[in-house]
Amino acid sequence: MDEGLPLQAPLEAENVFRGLTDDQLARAARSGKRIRIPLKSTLFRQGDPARRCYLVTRGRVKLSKLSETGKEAILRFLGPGQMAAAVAALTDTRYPATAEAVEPTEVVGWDKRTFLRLMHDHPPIAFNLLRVTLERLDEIQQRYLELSSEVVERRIARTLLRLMRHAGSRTRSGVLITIPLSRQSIADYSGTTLYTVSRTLTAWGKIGWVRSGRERVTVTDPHALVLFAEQR
Amino acid sequence: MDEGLPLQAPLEAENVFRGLTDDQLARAARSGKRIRIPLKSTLFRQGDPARRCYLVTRGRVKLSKLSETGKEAILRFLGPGQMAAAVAALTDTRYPATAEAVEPTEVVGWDKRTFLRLMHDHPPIAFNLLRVTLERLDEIQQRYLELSSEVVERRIARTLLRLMRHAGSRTRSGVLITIPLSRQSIADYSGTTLYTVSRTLTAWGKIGWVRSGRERVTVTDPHALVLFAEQR
DNA sequence: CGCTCTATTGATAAACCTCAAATACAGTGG
DNA sequence: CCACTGTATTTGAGGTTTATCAATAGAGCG
Repeated sequence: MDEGLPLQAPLEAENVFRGLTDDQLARAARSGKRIRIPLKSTLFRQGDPARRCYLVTRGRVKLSKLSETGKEAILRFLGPGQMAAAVAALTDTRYPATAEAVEPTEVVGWDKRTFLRLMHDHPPIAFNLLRVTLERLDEIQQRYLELSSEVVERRIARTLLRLMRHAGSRTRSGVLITIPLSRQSIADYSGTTLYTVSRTLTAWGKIGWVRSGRERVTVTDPHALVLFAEQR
Repeated sequence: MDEGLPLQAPLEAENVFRGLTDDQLARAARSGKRIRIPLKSTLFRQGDPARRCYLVTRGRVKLSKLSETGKEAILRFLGPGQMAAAVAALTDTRYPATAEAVEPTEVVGWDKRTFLRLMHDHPPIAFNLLRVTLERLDEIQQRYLELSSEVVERRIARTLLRLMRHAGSRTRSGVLITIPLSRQSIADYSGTTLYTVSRTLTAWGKIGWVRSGRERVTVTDPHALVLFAEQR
């Protein structure tokens, strides 16, 4: 199967360790604990005491929040270079979300004390982390606005475009989203149901905007999808 | 009219300058520019180049995001001690939201260079700001989940409870929300329409949960509202 | 080849928005 | 003090969107 070429730089923008020398970086990495997360198991669970924060080094995790009624909202997917649960280092709290591996994943985990020392010794880390957090804050605020103001098909379009930019891979037939992505996942990301997603993807398949299969979506006409998502 | 006693501590938790001596704090304040914002005018507008970040010192501003179709989503209200547009100090960007005074307001504004120096000279500022940003991130993520999973009346209940905690004042008859709050504002905060808010408040008025008038809401039975908001 | 998980599709219903019109309220100036 | 004006609010009727439920089909795996 043609997996194509990665579309985006390896998430440089979210690199919290930018500004450190290779030596400092290596030492920082050694100060944490290397952990392997098998497919579909959780790195941490919403509500558990937050003891560690993590940096994803390989693979990909799904960060999501669950309601008491069992509904799931996907906040984002995190790939290599991205941090999770930074809040664990700053406050004495519980994990506000759940992180589950959607690919075989490797992370480095630091306990509160260690990561605080790291930030203390290397001020760029704190600044980078602040910048990344502000970016994520704005992104979810934007999605919050969309959820309250856009109709469902538009939200699905924006979801596919986001995932495409985040984890897209150019192939012969379009841009493949390289995350195992069920209709349910797309629904949890877009704030709708799997039925609506299914109907929508079927319709878009017919007009050639996407090709979709079991847990796979390829955006075959990104331009059309952008126009549809942005139209007033 | 009985304005009652403020319900919450003056937003200590969000104080970005915690950990500085009075002297350091006074100097930090002097390094910024004191600005007066009249009622209903904007501190900054979504899309404008982000040159300054601000600390609210008096009054209250509404932070909101606008869609191209004219819909408004209220992100939060900011009172004394709370920062706005910190992103201006960290990245070269445009304001991601609009801040409008809902009371006569005073702020201190710092340009990028000055605030960066401030953070550099006083590491606690960066840490506090990071903590505050992470808290806000989780709050909006929680609201994002609610918007995608809760029915509208429950969201309205949660909105009133949030505003009550944030800007509530205990009075003879209940907890008055001390922000001028139209049905439209409540709708923009809850992700619904003013009509639905109006009907809901009328119903809750009849069963004694709230008392509402022109741009005023008093929660007369907080306990009932909590039960309603949290029930499974 | 059967089992399990995922996806499709149709029918139905519920939730909520939209529009229109009437009413209440607060402030202003005579 | 009162009429006037501009908002804010209420309320009803009707329609749209989207969720829900049920049943079937398809894909991948051992």
